[in-house]
Order: sequence, then structure tokens, then C-alpha cells
Amino acid sequence: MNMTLEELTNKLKKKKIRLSYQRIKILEYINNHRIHPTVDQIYNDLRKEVPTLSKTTVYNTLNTLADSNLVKVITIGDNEARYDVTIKNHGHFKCESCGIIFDFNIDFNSFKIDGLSNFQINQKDIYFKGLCPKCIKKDASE
Amino acid sequence: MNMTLEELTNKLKKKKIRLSYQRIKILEYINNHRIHPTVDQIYNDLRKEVPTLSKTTVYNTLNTLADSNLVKVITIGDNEARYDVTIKNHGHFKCESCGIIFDFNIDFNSFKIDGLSNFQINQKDIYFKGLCPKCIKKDASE
DNA sequence: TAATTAATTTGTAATCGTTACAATATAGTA
DNA sequence: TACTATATTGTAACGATTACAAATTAATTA
Ligand SMILES: [Mn+2]
Ligand SMILES: [Mn+2]
Ligand SMILES: [Zn+2]
Ligand SMILES: [Zn+2]
Repeated sequence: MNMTLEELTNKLKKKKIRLSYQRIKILEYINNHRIHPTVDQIYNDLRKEVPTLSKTTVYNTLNTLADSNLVKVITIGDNEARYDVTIKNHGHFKCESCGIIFDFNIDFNSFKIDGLSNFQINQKDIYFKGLCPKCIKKDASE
Repeated sequence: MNMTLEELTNKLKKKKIRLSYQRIKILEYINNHRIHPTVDQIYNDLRKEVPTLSKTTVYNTLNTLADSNLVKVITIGDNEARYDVTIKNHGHFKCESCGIIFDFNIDFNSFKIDGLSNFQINQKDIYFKGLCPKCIKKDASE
């Protein structure tokens, strides 16, 4: 799961993204914190290590990485975007009580779809919402 | 597809939503314009008929209707919400070129899911993105 | 290695969708 | 008709994101 600095820089080089300290740090953060963080989480955590970091740079970098498919933008919340390293396709479940976003496996090829012939599908997002096990228990004991 | 005024008011009554001219007009609009309109579209179109209408009322009403499951909020775009009459579950496809949101049929019960045992699922959103047939042709002829 | 240049970072201001709020108006009820 | 709780309205505030210009830096070249 954790990638070396060299592996990360190679990822950027392959996509012809110029190397910068900030970009490497942000890509490193996304790889080491697979909790679908928000821009604010990334910014506030990284600021400790990179005090000069600007929030604009976090936005710019995440947009750059998303354009190159190195990160995936998750817009399951209504308000702020969350970010995920792009690994194999999976679904996202957001608990409406605690707000945590969980990954789940779903077979993207088994969908029985009707009405999209002659459409070119570039992206499939599966967003579920409800209650996570912990919050179900908490609710029951109130 | 088009519902009578009486049917619409009954829908509101059943959900114990107080009847107001604005609410009926907005619910009527959503029912007659099944193109997943934005708040601005609803507001600007309805303003012709209801000149005193406030945009806040459009937001308030749509939130009320969504809370009662009379409309569904679609957050496939990154920026603004779109609204749909709640009929049977279906998927949404957004064309990345023209921006139109298309409905498609998908069997919500056929999903092969792994990792959500003991979760309570309240909502399933299926969002696809890509190019619609018209935009594929347009791109090819350029 | 030093100079050059194009791209990146930074801080601030602006934008845009949405919500908060208080005053006015209205719907439902008696 | 009178009463009261709720809805509407206009404006201000909010929060996430982007625009912009000046300062900095990465990659390239001499
Ligand atoms: Mn994920
Ligand atoms: Mn629809
Ligand atoms: Zn939870
Ligand atoms: Zn299109």
C-alpha cells in the first residue's frame, strides 16, 4: 500500500507532470491516508510539514492529479469533494450519521443496463448512503 | 406523465405539507419538466408566471419536497444540484460535452456487493459520465 | 555550473451555489 | 372573521472553489 518516494515521482513523470515538493507531498499524503480526505484535511495536516503550503496549491495539485487519473474525486457529499487514490473500481458508502465514507466491492461489469446504447461511458460512480454498523448500534442504545 | 392539479395537491396533503401557491407551482414544474432542472432553471422559468417568487422559496420548497421523497436530488455535477420527480429507481448519465443528464434503466437488485454486511442502505445513486450519441457524432466530424 | 524561461506556488480577492435570518404575508383552524 | 403557526421574501452571510498577478522554482541550455 505505502509507496516509496521513487515510485511516486515515477508516477508523476509518467504523466509528464513536473515534479515539485508540494506535488510529491500531496500525492504521498493521498497514498498514505486512504480515508477519502477533504481538501481541508490534506491542507491542515500537510501544513505541519510544509508550513508555506497554500490551499490554492492543494486545489491546483488535486485537479492536476485528477486530470491525469492519479487521484479520483468523490462527490458523494453534497458540499465538499473528497479524494481517493485511483486503484481498481469500487463503490462508496457514506454513513449519514458519522460521515465516514467506506469502500465496498461491486462488480462493475455485471450491471444490467438499458438505455445507453451508442453512449460512450468514461466513468461509473456508485454512491450508497445509509448507516454504518457502529452508528446502527449507537442509535439502538439511545 | 402530466399530473392534474388535484393529484399534485393530494401528494402534498398525504405528506402533510401545507399547500401554498409556490409549492404547487414548483411541484407542477418538476413534474412537467423532466430534464433534471437546476434551481436557476426552475426559478427563472417560474418567475414568468409567478413574478414575486423568491429563489429562497425555490430552495426551501425543493428541500421540503426532497425530505418527503417527492423529489430526488441529483448531485452528479460537481457544482449545482439538479432535481428529479421520484419515480422508480434509475441511473443517471451526464454527457461531459453538452451537459445533458440522461436516465437509464439499471437493475438495482442485481448488484453483486461485497463489504456492506451489517450496513443499512437507505439510498443508491448510480452516476455515469461520458459522451452522448449526438456529441460523439459532433466530435467525429471536427 | 550559471543563465534562461516556462511552469508552479502563494496570498488575496472574487465567484457561485446555498443557507441564515428577520420582517411580512398567508394557510389552516376555530 | 380572528387567531396562530407556518411560509414567503429580500438581503446578508457562508463555504467551497476558482481567478489572478506577483514571487518563486523546475527543467533546459549554454
Ligand atoms: Mn475509495
Ligand atoms: Mn432521472
Ligand atoms: Zn456511521
Ligand atoms: Zn452530449
